[in-house]
Amino acid sequence: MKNKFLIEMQSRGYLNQCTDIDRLSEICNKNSISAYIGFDCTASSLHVGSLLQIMILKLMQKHGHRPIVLLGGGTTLIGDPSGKDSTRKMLEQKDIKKNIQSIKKVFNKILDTSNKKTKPVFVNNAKWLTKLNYINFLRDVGTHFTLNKMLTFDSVKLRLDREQSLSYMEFNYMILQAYDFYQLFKKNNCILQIGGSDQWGNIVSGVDLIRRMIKKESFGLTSPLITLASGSKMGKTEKGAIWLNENLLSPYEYWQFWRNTDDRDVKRFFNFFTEIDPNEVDELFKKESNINKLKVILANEATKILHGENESVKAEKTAKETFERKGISQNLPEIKVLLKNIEKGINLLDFLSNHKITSSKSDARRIIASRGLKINDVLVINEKKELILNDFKKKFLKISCGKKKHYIVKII
RNA sequence: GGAGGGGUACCAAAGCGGUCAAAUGGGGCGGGCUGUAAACCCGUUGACUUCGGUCUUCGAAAGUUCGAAUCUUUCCCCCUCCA
Repeated sequence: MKNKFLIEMQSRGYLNQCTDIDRLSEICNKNSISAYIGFDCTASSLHVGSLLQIMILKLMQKHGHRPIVLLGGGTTLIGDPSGKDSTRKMLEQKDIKKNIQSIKKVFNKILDTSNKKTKPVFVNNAKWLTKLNYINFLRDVGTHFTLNKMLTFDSVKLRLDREQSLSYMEFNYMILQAYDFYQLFKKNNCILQIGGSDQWGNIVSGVDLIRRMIKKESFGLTSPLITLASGSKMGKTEKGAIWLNENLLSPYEYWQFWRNTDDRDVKRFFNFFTEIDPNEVDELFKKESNINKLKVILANEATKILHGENESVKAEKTAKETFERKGISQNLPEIKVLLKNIEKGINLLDFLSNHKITSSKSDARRIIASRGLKINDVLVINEKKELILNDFKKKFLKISCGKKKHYIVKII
């Protein structure tokens, strides 16, 4: 393997498996290639679980290749059974369309859209999948798949082994994904499909299909599934998903996510989620032994990629003010209240549950009882407290629930 | 289509007429220790509450009973084996 792009893939830890790395390397050395990754459109935003894939697309651009982003409007109608315990709820086309619009924004933020050669191409497989004729499809494509093989795929096998049902609809997912690759190969000259390691089976099916249908060579490559030191999956934390879209998770909260990385994951994350050269990462870790300083750098770099330098700087400043100086930073998640309501007095329990700071009034009671709630860093003892004008300092008030969740309440 | 097993809180899983808002584990949340880490320890984990209680929950509906997650009937769903 001599290709720069693939070497960097390797050294960053993006590389798990490839159908033929040497041959792919050869091709990448000669030409600029197009590769695609498919993304799920079941929600209006992707979360950090998909970030590694996006970073791979970004890396492709760096090395002069063109990424194709498949936002699977068609396959989302079916639902990928890989890694799922049960069938997902079915989405309607109009919701999927909305999701695609929303998800696209993130790609346009992270990827380079200015270079014509490597500008990402967005495709939606609904375009071809929804037009398929069932009988023709079975005859042209279905003949190339054997049940014997399909049943050996992990996505299928795991479901069956765990005695969970797998519908015929979902069973077809891998065929459709293989067909996507075939379409992109023909129309966009896309010779490589990349995906998470759970996609290996689906990807290989595509490579096989292309060879069988038109006797052409194509490649598949997977990235490792990132598990955290704590053993859980990347992205869906206990607290809820770490969304990439700003309207679902603010840059400050995103920054906090990275700042709170487990010690054991920090170095890997530098290679995965920043653009710092792996050698420089090594240097950095030699020079800086304070893990917390490294975490701040990680948070800055990762936030920069998604939200830009400005937001990243702002987030760091906010964190400093809040955690180091115990101050009231203006950039904390903000809750607005009307002056006239404050003059009347707002019941604290209602306030906490209404603004989703706590999940219910009972929850708020519990937190107060267990000494977890502070207003302007003063412990709240009385659960019957009302928020009044005197609690505010110049129209602002900081409310802290636990040690990490801080909000700023502003009078308008 | 036939036979059997099953559906319990966020998840897994006990309970199988009252003492059940429901054991236990995981997860979550709060506290302690610390470094906004990990590990560990403590508390908590349906809602509302004037803190006395009140209301809603064990697939759905109807019933038996003073009383049902627990018994009966019907229905829905899932799994295994056979065809």
